[in-house]
Amino acid sequence: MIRDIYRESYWIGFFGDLILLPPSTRRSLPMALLRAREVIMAHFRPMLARHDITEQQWRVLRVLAETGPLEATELANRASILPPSLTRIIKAMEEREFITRNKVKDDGRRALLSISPAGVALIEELSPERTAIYDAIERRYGAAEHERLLDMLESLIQSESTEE
Amino acid sequence: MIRDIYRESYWIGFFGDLILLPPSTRRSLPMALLRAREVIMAHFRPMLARHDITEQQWRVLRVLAETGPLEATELANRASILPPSLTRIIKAMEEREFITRNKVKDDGRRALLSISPAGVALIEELSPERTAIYDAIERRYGAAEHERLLDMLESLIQSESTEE
DNA sequence: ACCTTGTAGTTAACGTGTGAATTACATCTT
DNA sequence: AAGATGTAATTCACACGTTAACTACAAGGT
Repeated sequence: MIRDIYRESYWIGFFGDLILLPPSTRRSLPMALLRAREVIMAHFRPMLARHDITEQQWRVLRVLAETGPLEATELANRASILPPSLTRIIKAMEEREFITRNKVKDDGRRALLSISPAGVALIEELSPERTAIYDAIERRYGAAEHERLLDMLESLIQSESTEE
Repeated sequence: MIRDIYRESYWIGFFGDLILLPPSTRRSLPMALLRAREVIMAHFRPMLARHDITEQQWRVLRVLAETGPLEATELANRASILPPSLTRIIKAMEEREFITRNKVKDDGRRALLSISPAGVALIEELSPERTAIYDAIERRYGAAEHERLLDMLESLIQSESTEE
């Protein structure tokens, strides 16, 4: 019953008026997405920390491994990392020799970023543990629910990112 | 068809072997949650920027407005903010007089944090726009889908945060 | 009383998120 | 060819996320 009140975004004001309120923090999409991400990432962080890489560096590596060499802008989009962050991340990962960069000829601004053999090796080393973590999440949450949640998130992203 | 391949987490190796892979970045829960949050927050950021408050300060204000005075630890949990961040946020918001703190007698460590009248005024000022933004999201994504997504996120959070 | 253990909150160090400004280079226009 | 406009990437400034270390205080045990 209380839950339904939150659901409908109604509330009773001090003088008994029925007033319309925005979602409480208990039923707000931004908060729910944030918390959900937190509980999921909590499972991955120990693995990443053991190998001294950040979550964002890990995303960059995986995107490059999956799609092949990319320019910075495209990489930033695919890894959901903003350009200023990517600049710093690339710098750090070049020094650790997980990725390499090659200037694109005919355009002095662009550079192609590639994963190095060491980067591939790191991904392969972490893959089993990564799979195990995902499996454990699916066992707890339910595989069907998991797939459905991914579908709904994709749909949300789609509906909100088509600009008009 | 291609989508089903991602869904099942199978892939065909270089030599034709059927190998098991972790989710690609296209179907990973952490990435989907991150992107979903991004597209949603994009709608709120201009509003917050106009009033020179951060997303996190906004969360703190709303939690205090909804629940009344809280100690820092409880506030941090409810707003999904880590203690070190909360320390900085409280400092900034005390200076701008959006919140006040009062020592708890009988325990020199704790302090009760409360929203000030100016804080309440800010929330009331932003409420109409906030409601309009949520309404627009529901129109694009669908109210029923929205509710269902919230339910599924809550369920995920529940299933992953029960420690065992 | 003293010491140990536990808890609330802060500080420190480093990486990332964010918006604005800047640099370097391409392309378009005339 | 020169200037205007556009684009890729970087830099800057400031706030937050994250972990670890630390301070201050409280509660329990002996």
